[in-house]
Amino acid sequence: MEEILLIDDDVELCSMLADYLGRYGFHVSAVHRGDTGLKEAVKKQYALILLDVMLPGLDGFEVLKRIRGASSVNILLLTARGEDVDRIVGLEIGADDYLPKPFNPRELLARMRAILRRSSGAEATLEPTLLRADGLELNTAARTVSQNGKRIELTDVEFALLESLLHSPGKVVTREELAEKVLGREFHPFDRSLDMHISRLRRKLSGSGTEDDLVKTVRGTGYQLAVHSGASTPKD
Amino acid sequence: MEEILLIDDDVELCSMLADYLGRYGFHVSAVHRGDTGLKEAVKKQYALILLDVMLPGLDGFEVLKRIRGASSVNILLLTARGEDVDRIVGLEIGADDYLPKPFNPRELLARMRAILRRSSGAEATLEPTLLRADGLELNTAARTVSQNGKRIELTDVEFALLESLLHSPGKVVTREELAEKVLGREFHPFDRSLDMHISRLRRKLSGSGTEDDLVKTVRGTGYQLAVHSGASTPKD
DNA sequence: TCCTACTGTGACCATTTGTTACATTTTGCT
DNA sequence: AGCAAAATGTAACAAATGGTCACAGTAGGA
Repeated sequence: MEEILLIDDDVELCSMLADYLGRYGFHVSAVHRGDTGLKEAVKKQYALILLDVMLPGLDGFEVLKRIRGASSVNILLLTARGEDVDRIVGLEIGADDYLPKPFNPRELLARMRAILRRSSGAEATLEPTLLRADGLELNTAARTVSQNGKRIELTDVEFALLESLLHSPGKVVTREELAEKVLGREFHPFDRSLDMHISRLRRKLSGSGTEDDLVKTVRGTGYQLAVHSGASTPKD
Repeated sequence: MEEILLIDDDVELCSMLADYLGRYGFHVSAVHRGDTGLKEAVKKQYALILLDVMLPGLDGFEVLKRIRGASSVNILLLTARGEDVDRIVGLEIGADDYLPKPFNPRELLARMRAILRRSSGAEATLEPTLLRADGLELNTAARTVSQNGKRIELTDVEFALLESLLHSPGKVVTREELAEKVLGREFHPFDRSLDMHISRLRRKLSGSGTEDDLVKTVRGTGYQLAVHSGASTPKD
C-alpha cells in the first residue's frame, strides 16, 4: 500500500480523495495546514505528496521549497483555480507535476501513477550498496568508508582493495585476483605494489597492532579480511 | 534542417533570430502579420512556430486559437509585455511554452529544443524531467538546477556534465563517456578541459570541502556523483 | 566598437601510485 | 637449532594523475 500525504485545507475534498484513492490501493494521510504538512512530509517517508498551493499556516510554495531542501520525495502540486502562474513557478521550484483545480480524480490518479512509475524506475539505480563486516562499512554509492562509525579517508586503490576484501569477508582473496580487480593488470611475482597498498590500508584502519589486524596475510596465497563478529552480509 | 515559422512584426528581431537560429541548424521563415502568419502556419508543416502576441492584422491569441483548431503543431509564444496574464491565457489556449520578451536567444534556443525533444519523443506534456540525488535537483525542461532548494546557475557545459553524472547517481562515469556526451568529442589523455569543468562545477556546488564532495574523483577512471541519502536506505 | 561570460590550454602544485631497496618474517633444509 | 632462500612489510623516492590558477581565444550582447 503506497503512502500518500495530502496537504489541502479543503476538508471535504480531502476525505473525498482519501476515499477515492483508497479504492486504488493508496493510503492517504491528510493534513490541512502548510506548517503541519511540512512537518509530516519530512517526518515520514511518503511515496508521493499532494500539495495544494493555497494553504493556511504556510504557503504551498514555501512548503514545497522547504521539503525540497530536505528530501527528494515526489510532489504533485494542486493549483487553485486556473492560476497558471502557479504552475510555472511550481515546476521551476521542483514539483514533479501539477494539476489545476478543479480536476478530475481520474486524471489525478493517472498523473500520480505516472510519477510513481518514473521514480520507481529511477530508484533502481539507487541500490543501497553497502558492504559491512566487523565494524567496517563501505558505501560504494557514496564512496565512503567508516569504521565503528568513524569516517576513514582512503585513496582510490585502497578503496578498491578494501571493497574486494569486503566482498567476501573471511575468505581468502588471492593476489592474482586482487591485482586484476584493484590494479587492473595481471599479477607479476615481483610486483610489490599490492603489498604497498595493503600496508597503507592497514595503517589507516585502526586495530593494526599485529594481532587483531583486520587484514590478515595468507602467506603464499593472498589476503583475507578477518571477521570477529558473526554479523556479516552473505552475498554469495 | 528544421523548419521554423516566426510570426513577429519586429522585422529587425526577425532577421536577428533567423540569423542566430540559422547557425544552430534551423531554417526560419518570418512573417510580420497575424493573418498571413496563420495562413502560412496551416499551409506548411513546420517543426515549430514562434508566435508573438502583439501583432497587426490578427491578434496573437487569435492566431494561436485558430492554428490549434487546425493543427497540433508546436507553438512557442513570445509575450511582448512581461504581463503574466499573457502567459496564463497563452498556455490555456494551448501553447507549448512561452517566453517573455525581452529574452535571451540562448534561452529561446534551449526552450525550442526542449519542445522539439518532447514532441519527437513519446510524451507531449509539459511535465518536467527531473533528475535528483542527494539534495540536488536538475530540471531538464526548465534547464535549472537547485541544491537543497537553492537555485544554482550553471553554464551549458557544467549543466551537461551534471546531467550526465546525475543520470546514474552513485555510479562511476568514465572520462571517455563524459568527453563524448559533454564536450562532443573524443577523449584525449592530455585534454584537461574536463578537469577544469569538474573543478568549476564543484566550486558552484556547496559542500566542496574535499570530504563529502558531491563529485568524487575515481582516479584513472572518471567521476561519480556521491549518493549519501539513498531514498531507499532508512537507517532505522 | 567594447564588454562580458564561457571555454580551452599551459603551467604549476598536491596527492596518489608504482618501484627500488632493504628489513623482517617465515619456511625448508641439514 | 642454525642457516639460507623465499615471501612479505615498509621507507624512500620517482612517476603519474588530477586540481586549479592564470591567461588566451571566442562568441554574444550592449
